Amino acid sequence: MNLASYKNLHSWKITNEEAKELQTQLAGELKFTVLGKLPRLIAGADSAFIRIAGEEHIITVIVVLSFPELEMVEKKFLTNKVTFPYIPALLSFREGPSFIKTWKRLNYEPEIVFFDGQGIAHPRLLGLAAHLGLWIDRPTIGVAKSRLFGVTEHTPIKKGEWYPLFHPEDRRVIGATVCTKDGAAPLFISQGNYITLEDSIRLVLSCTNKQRLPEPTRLAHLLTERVKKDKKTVGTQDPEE
DNA sequence: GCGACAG
DNA sequence: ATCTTGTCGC
Ligand SMILES: [Mg+2]
Repeated sequence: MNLASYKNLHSWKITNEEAKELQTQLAGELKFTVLGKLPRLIAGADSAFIRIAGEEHIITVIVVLSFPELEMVEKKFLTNKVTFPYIPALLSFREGPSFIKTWKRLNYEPEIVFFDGQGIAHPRLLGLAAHLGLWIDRPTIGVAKSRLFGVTEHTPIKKGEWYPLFHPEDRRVIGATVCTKDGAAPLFISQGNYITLEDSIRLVLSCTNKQRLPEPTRLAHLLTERVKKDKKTVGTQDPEE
């Protein structure tokens, strides 16, 4: 059984201040390279939270889809104890540990991963997708449902339409607001590691059907809710095929 | 000090 | 993110 590879870059057991310093340091390692060739496998990751015997747990799901068919070829989920609270701009320290544990169990090696959160559209340019992109050492894209950081000057209304998201200080482009469904609230897309913003937007739109969320992230989220539901009713059982 | 604030 | 019935639209 082949397992997905990754780099153990640092400990996750650190203080808020250490986490912030680490983000600034790690952001300098990011590479924004043009995608060589189109991927054959794209993964999507998301997490849900649940209380078990009074303790907060995190359920992480990673789905692997074929591209451009977008058919699910693998799904993996794991439940772990929560080790970090939710603090805006420190999300990767809450969801990162569980993602890596789940990633370790993957049989396929997705060439690109979509995350439910920001890429570099972050105060220190290291959102969830950017941070984990360094760990798994491959292209990652931040697919956020709302804004954390950055300013926009327009709101896209028609599917496929998009506008840049600017850094409030230096005005550099750190992402984009992208309309993935007519009339629906736009998504905030930003590059993670080893990818450009343009390629990120192109891929997200290529993975989007009739719903607002692209399939990788949408399916991961749906599975996350199903695993949680089964966990609460059946106890500790896994969802059926 | 005040408001903003991914999931 | 989570809690949580009904309701509107495709
Ligand atoms: Mg999420």
